[in-house]
Amino acid sequence: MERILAKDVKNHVGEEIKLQGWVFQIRPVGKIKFLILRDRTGVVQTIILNKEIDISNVERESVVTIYGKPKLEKQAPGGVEVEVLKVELMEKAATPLPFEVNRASDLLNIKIDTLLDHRPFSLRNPEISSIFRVQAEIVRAYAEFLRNDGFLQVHTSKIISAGTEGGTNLFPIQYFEQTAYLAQSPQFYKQMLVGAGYERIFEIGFVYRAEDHATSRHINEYLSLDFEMGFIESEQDVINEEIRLLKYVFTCLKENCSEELKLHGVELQDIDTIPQLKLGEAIKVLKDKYNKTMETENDLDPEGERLICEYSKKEFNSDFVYITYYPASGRPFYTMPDGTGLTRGFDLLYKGLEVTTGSQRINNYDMLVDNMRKFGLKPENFEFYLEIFKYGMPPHGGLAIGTERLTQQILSLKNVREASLFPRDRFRLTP
RNA sequence: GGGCUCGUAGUGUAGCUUGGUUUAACACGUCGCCCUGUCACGGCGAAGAUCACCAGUUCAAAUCUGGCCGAGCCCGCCA
Repeated sequence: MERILAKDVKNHVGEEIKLQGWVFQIRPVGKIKFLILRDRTGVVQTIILNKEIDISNVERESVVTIYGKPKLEKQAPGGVEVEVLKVELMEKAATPLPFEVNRASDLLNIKIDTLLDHRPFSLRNPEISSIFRVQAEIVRAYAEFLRNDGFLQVHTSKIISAGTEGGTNLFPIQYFEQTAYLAQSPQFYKQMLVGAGYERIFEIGFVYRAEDHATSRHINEYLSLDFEMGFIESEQDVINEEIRLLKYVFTCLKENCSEELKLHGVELQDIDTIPQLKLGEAIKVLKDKYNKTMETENDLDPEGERLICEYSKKEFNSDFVYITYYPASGRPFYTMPDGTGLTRGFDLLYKGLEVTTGSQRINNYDMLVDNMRKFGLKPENFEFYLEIFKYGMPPHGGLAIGTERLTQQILSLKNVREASLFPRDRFRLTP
């Protein structure tokens, strides 16, 4: 007998069907019992009227097969329920459960650490599992948009000989007789592949940051959405590409994840255009409007980012805001200078958090080598990267989006680790 | 690397300031009984905690002190 999924039960009213899944909830009411069954498509209410049917050995979260007849019933959630004919216990769940996984999150009331300690179990909670359905859709839409726009998807090595931004923040690994490092970014490879002639490439891959911090917005391994494009006029081409990309991602989310967004109480704002502020302007806004003085002219601090987003929301009705024209001293060596000490680098802030960094890159070999030296790097260590620049590198630029951060901000999650299936943070290596 | 905070039944919290009527309380969950329309079901009852760990102060420590382990958040830095 073919298995019917929870979401399809309504199409089988009057038939005898087989359901399989986990017992989400059992509610005995006198002589009858309601058993809520969950499978990958959602939950369905079943009702046990026949008192011959014994489910006393069935625990919540046990795996069961239920034979029954769907019927229309206006008192049932969704207007349909399944009258149970037979229950087969396939695998019994131990008791007590680690926590009450069937609650809505405001009632679940659980610390992030407990949730992560029992990660596969916690994912049985519909609200928690929906985070990763949303994330999957973000990544899918990202790839689809770029593919349709002439970008080639590539996969580059995460084992590298040297960092893109100097030696700090890298995890060393033993690679036979050499020391290698986990890649903190696919930056060099992206650029090399633009120069290789693909012109437009994107990559979806984990990157690694050995940063010794413990905050709600940092993890040490995150999924980076990178793209790089050749033959641009300026960083504005990269920004425009991202705006169109984000519009597409949001459209897809609304179309394909409406249930998931509703579960999180999220109403996605339509993206029209995204305002831009030069870093200098942003710092001035902080001073004039919020009486906040930045200690450095290089970047905004987290409070500054939150305030600028507040400002952007008030002034431009946008959850997003680009910060542009960062000083060269605060950006990586490959960032294109604008000739006045500033660069063609930018960040994208979303609801108070940095989710993207990008720039136009330096495409002239001599300029790049020169800049490398200025940053205290030895060009001879980067021959593998620099070679293609000798043989004709077009003007190009690109960016990287932090997938977990974007997911976190879209769903207004408190901690970025909620948006990672198996997060690696300062202390956590398991599960 | 710097700073702040927290470890109490399976889960989430109260109690700690001012040590002693606390037999460590409450909610959810678990177990038992009752209930034919629940949907955070309801009612009655029960079990479940060497108060993270180690040492000290004291007649007496969940409570005070020191150490140790673990965790959360903020800053620097970053997506």
